[in-house]
This record gives sequence, structure tokens and C-alpha cells, in this order.
Amino acid sequence: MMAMDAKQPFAVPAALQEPKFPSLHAGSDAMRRVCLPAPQLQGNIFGSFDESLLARAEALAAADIAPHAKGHHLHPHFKPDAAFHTMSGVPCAAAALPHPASLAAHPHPLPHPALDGGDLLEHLSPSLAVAGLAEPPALPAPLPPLPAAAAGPLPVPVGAPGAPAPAADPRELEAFAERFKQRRVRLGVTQADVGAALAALKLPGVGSLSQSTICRFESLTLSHNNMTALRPVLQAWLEGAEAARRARPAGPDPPPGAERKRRRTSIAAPERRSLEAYFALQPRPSAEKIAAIAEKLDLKKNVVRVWFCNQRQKQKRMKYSAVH
DNA sequence: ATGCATGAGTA
DNA sequence: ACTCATGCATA
Repeated sequence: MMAMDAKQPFAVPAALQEPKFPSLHAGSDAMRRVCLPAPQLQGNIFGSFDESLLARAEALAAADIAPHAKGHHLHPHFKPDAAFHTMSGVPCAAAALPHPASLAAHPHPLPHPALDGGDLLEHLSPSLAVAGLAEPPALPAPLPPLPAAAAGPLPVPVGAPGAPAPAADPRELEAFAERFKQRRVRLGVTQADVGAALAALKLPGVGSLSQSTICRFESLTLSHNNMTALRPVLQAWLEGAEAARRARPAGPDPPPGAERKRRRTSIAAPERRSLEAYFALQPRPSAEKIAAIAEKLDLKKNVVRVWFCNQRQKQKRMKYSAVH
């Protein structure tokens, strides 16, 4: 949200998530919990085995790369000294992206928290591995043919102060996302364009969004709640854009400006494998464990902490992982 | 398209 | 210190 400072000087600086999607946080909790594996393992099983836990994950990570580095050990690890924030106000990026004309579904159907040698993991701690790797078995995809014609059947019941969660059907969301992408492309508009255009809608509490978010919406890589919240907004834009199109066929595209800032820290493959091994054993390590892992891998503690947070978030996101 | 990161809100 | 929604930077 910090980006808002730069991108939305006019936006409400406080309580951002609330005004944006007031009705979203209600029924979400219940749904979220369902997907979560029992989190009581650390106390009972591993509470007194911190050392061995780390050692085992280490062993796993090592075993994983063993076949590659047989005779000669290739750099055990390198230090991606991380975290530098040279933030600076770059109001509007809108860096023109090549139109995503070709879009296949995501290459990885599964969040796949495990390592390449997942089997190894299972051997070592079957119950844990199973819990951590649980995946939705079925993957139905009866997408409606969906004629290119406009389809605006949704009443968009959002923001009702007292109304609980609309309990949106995952299938419906998926269908909408698909339609949205198609129609967006037909309009010749990029994901970044859509995000920026949202601000012009001046919907209450809705500012602009990034290309990332639009992309994630289209690929369903957002939480169910997030998808539900964004749907009415994106639908509104879509309808408006198509209407405007009829009035004025086309226009020139403005030249983008370019500036650079913060560098993204990158975790090298060996370290990443280790982290994945740790995660498979314990998705929610204590601060101490995080510190230990960080030291072992020569990574900053914060980098490790954030990595685990993001990993958890990934496992929870939509796709077909939700109730089906 | 996705990895690493921020920040408000919350427990 | 975590969750969630989001975003910048980058592959």
C-alpha cells in the first residue's frame, strides 16, 4: 500500500483495505481455515527437536543437489545481500507491456511447496509431508463456451453494510476471469492499462491497480476474497470501456516514461531448495528457527521471514484449492 | 507471469 | 509477528 503514496496522492491514506472492500473480511476467515493443515505440530512433535529439524531439512536440501554436485562441490552458497529500498516517487509507471495476446493457463497447476525430491521428504516424515502437500484431487474445467457477446448478468451486490459474504461460486469467478481477459484483449488494452483506468471510474474507495494485480485476477492467483472484491470493479470498467469503444473507435497511445529504483533480492537455487525443505517440515517456524535458518543459509533474517510469509500466502491462494 | 516486499489491520 | 491485498522489479 505504500505505493499509494506515489500512485494515489488523492486516495484515503488510512484504513485502505476497509473502504475498498468493506464486506470482504467477514466470511473469509471460516473459508481460509478450512484449507489450513493442523498447525499444532511444532509444539508436540518438534518442540524439542529444533536441532534435528533443521538438520533434517538441511540433509534434504543437500540430498537434493547431491546428484548435481557429485565430485566437485559447486559454490555451497552465495550471498545475495539483500534489501535495499531506494524508493522514490514514480507517479505513473504504465510502462507499456507487450500485449499479452498469447496466454496459456499457468504452467504450474500446483502450488508445489515441496522440493524436487519430494519423495525423500515423504520417506523421512510421511505424515508431515502429506499434510503439507495436500492437493486438490480434481480439476474440473467445464468452461462455458461464452460467446464474445456482452454478458452482464451480475447484479454486483457489493458493499452492503450489513450483508455478509456473497459466497461467490469459484466456478463463476473463474468464468468471469476468463471472459474478462478475452474481452480485455479484444479491446486491445493491456493489464497495466486496465489497472490505471480503474482510477478514472471514480468508484468509491477504488483507485488504480497494478499490472500484477490484474494479471493475478485473470489467472485466478488471488485469494477467493480478493477475487470476489475485484470482480464488480473490473466488470464495471469492462462495460464502460466497451461502451466508450462504440463511441470512439480508437486513439493513439501515449509514450511511456521510464525510471528505475529498487533492486529485487533474489534467492539462489540452493538456498531456495533448503527453504522449501524447511517449509515442508514446518510452514510456520518460530522466530528462533527463522534466525537459525537465516544463518545457515547466509540470508538475512527478514528475507527468510518474508519468504515464509509469501510461501504461506501462495499455498492459500485460490486456484482450485478451495472447497470444491 | 512471478518473486520478494511493504504496510494496514489484527490477534 | 502474522495475514491480506498489492506493488515494484524482473525473468
